[in-house]
Amino acid sequence: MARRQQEKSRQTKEELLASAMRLFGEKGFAATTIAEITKAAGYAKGSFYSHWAGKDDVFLEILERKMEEYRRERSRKLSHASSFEEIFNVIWDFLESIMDDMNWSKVFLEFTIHASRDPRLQAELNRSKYRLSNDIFSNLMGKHVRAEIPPEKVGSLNTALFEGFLIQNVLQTNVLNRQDIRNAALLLARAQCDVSESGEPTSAIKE
Amino acid sequence: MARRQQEKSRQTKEELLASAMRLFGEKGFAATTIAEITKAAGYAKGSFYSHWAGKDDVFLEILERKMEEYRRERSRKLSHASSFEEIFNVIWDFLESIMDDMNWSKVFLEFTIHASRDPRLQAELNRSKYRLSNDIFSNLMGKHVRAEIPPEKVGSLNTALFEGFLIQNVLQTNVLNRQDIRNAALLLARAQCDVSESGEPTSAIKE
DNA sequence: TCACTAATTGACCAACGGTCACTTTTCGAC
DNA sequence: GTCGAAAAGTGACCGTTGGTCAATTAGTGA
Repeated sequence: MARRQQEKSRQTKEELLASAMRLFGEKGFAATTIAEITKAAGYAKGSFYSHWAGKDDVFLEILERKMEEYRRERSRKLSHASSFEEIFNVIWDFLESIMDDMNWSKVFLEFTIHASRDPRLQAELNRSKYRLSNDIFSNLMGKHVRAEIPPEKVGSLNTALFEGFLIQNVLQTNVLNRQDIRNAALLLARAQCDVSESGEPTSAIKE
Repeated sequence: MARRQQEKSRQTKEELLASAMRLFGEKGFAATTIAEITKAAGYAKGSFYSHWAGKDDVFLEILERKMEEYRRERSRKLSHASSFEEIFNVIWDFLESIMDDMNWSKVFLEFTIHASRDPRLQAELNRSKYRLSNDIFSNLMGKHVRAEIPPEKVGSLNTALFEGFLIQNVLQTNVLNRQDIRNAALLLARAQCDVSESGEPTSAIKE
């Protein structure tokens, strides 16, 4: 049975994926051509299409992997957090680690907008795993959220603040810094959660 | 003196601009081709380039006009506002009118991301007029903002929240609604301004 | 009328995403 | 080893894009 053949195919796919990941990060999604991806990996253009239907699909696969990687990292840190403040800080440490990946946060935004004209991509982005902080807020902070507020709203508000800040980063506005945005997020989260301003340990938060 | 000729040229430019504006709104920036723009206006492709250097430039001109139009509308409403709550509400009524222009808020985001790879466009967007709520917050709400906080930060935070919400709108997430985002913005603005929670008339705000 | 200038045209170019008939490599049966 | 089938890999080719530019048309002032 054609074991070696499958293995070779998998290997090729990995090489193309690595090449695509590097180029997307360096030049962005639109500016990276398929011919570049295959050439950099040492293959012909046609090879690409035996693994993916187009640029969109290879990007979705890369996205999946990146998110998986991010999530793993986040879970590791979250295992030691339980109080409102601890959880909040882990989440924002995590969001800041995404910001550190400056090139990629740019590419994520680029693809998000690109996807907005295509229902398939839109659904893929929404369902799939991109919008990370939504679910995490619901799951982990649900117990803290005030009864009359749907927990997913807390997460979405957080995401909005985060992505709005990403846009300003991308445009190099340089008015807000990370602490500003984190303070704002904390303020909003507190307003939506049952946490006394001084009742719980707030030492981890610098204001 | 070649009056009629200049007039004709201006007319052509207007027609192309109108055509471009319509098509950008309908299909987005990337999906609209220059040939389409000129054909819809009844000209040949080459005509386009005697008025603009490329797609980016016609878009910048359209942006300028749209912003001017938005600003005029806003100024009209602002002339009757003075208190913290009134100003805040006028600003967010205005931001919501931008949201209503659903197609265009999509296109604005698209171009913003597109510009992020091009220093010239980036500078144009930042300096020019896109980021409207920044300056308006500084100018109009400056007197309310607490002394230790740079006024432009209040505006930037507002913009971040607004654009983050735009992204969720564009992706049709449907978790947050306008009231949610407005409440959040109000909460943040209050925290950064010298307004007593109940000292000033707050009747205009529904919470 | 006529020379001059400005407005307008569309064939042309390189580069793109995507297709597909073709060649090369791998494989199991003999 | 041999060989035919199947899989992996190739690159010329297609339609379309943004952008160029020599050629054409129309408006102008004397």
